[in-house]
Amino acid sequence: MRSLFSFLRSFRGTRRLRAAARTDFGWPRLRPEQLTAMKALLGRQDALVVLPTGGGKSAVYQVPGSLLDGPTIVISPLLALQQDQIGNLNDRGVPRLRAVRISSAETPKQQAAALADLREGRARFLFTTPESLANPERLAEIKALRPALVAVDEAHCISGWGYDFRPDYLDLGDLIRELGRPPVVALTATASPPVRDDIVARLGLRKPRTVVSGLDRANLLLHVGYCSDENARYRRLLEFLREEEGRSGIVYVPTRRAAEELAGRLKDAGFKADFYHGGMASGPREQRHEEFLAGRIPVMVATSAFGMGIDKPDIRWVAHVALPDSPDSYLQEIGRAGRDGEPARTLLLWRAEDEALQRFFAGGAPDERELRDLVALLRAIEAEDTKVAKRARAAGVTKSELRERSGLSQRKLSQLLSLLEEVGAVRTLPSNRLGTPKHAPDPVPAAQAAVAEVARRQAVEATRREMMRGFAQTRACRSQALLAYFGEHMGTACGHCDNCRRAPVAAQPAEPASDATPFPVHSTVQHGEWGSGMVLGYEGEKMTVLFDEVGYKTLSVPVVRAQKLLTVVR
DNA sequence: CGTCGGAGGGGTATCCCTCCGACGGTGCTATACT
Repeated sequence: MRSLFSFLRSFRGTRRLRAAARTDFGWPRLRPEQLTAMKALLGRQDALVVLPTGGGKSAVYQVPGSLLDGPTIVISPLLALQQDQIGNLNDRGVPRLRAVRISSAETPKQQAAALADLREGRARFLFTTPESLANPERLAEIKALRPALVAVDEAHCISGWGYDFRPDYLDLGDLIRELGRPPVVALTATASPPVRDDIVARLGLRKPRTVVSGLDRANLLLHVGYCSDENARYRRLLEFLREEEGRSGIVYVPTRRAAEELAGRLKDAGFKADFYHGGMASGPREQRHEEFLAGRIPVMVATSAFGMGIDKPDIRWVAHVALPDSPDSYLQEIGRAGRDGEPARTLLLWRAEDEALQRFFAGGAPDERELRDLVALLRAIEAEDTKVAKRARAAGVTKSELRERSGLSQRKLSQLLSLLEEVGAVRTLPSNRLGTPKHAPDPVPAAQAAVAEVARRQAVEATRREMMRGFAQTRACRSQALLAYFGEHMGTACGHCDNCRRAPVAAQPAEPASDATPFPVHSTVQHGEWGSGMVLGYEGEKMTVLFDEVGYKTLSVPVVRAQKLLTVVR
């Protein structure tokens, strides 16, 4: 009876979603993975959605958002990206589905008008940034709208940027809770298992409906070339660009200077090339972006700043002239090619030296004394408060008081506090105040634990770099290697990478013999030194395991077998 | 941690080698000043 009831409800949900997609958005059909996530949201369940760029991610929050009783808050990292998304929604011409924005780009007057439009039903989607939401007054205003859904777009930024670059990303979970905790959907184009775990933990998703699809892109031809020096790398790039002349693509470089220099060299060599990086003024930046979209700059030499929000379906190739920091970044970047489904080529030209720069970007250890002093300062202020006036003010200490008395910058302070919160030395109280939890460690052990936590995270980071190099070095199917990293098992060799093309696909066994795979993919195993981990996949005689504490490891199956290195947990 | 460019020493090559320091990605926001 009960299952019949839930079946009927789900059926009705499906019908409503399909009808809204058709009439309001003009989409004749929804893909199964979109529908699965939408149904969860309509039923007030959280969702984690990993769909490739152009896979209809926005629809996942737009359609349920149009049906729910209250506005949808869309948290998105870049103002330029928001602009496009708002434009897409408003161009549909359905007045009650209008989208508005609150950010530093709006005047106070415009912000007030946006709030009024949402309150009075003239708009239904509110775009904002984590930084904006972190402003307590703004949070209160948005809370008063009684939002029905929160969508976190490009959710991989939480783990990519949160820890050292945009710390407000780390507070999103708390901020959403303060909003009254409506259902939350996190959306991204790529996320490996540790990144997914991070998103779920940081946003505080509750039993999210997880949808992952389409990581293997059959129309992408994957090529990798090792280069012994910079000259060799440049020559091979030229060769590739000559073959692709006239078609649009992106050359990813590791630094701003490299972007400018390489673009100059390519121009001199007769290519219609230009550069793009985060150090440019916003005007020329937008202009370059536009010119690339229009096909007037077919060769864009860019840092990782050129990426999110590039809505161009006919990018025919993507080249890398350095190893990216992780397979996550790599897949994201090559994923921008061939979105129209037509064939596209990717080329990774790498040197062993490339890793050094990524190691540098990964940063060093935090200052243990700074951490210790901050904990001590927080305790001291709390003690003063209780002495002076027992119940005179709200519980907890504000960030601005800590900032003034510690002399730390806002970014640094947020970083350290978030770290201390992770190790249980600090707690966020209502209205963004800070306090000391019961049973909190003393300043010295708290600082030590925080330093250890950073070391652990950096160790995992290091294994991601190793996996990136492993991908570059493998002689087996590249798609299998890449997908194994993302925890996706690919039964047969892809047939669209250089290694598959070199060795006839038929010569490789479709499925490794069972004695070559002693532990099932996705099973949990235990290692004497590295603790527990999950088997991600097999590739020839090697297996990849993601350990909880030490990150990704590649092991030799015969050695594992002979020395009994792993035992099955479940 | 590697690359690059400049400085300085060796030793006398229309310059080579070594050492040293600087540099290196991603973007929001608030606020003062034209």
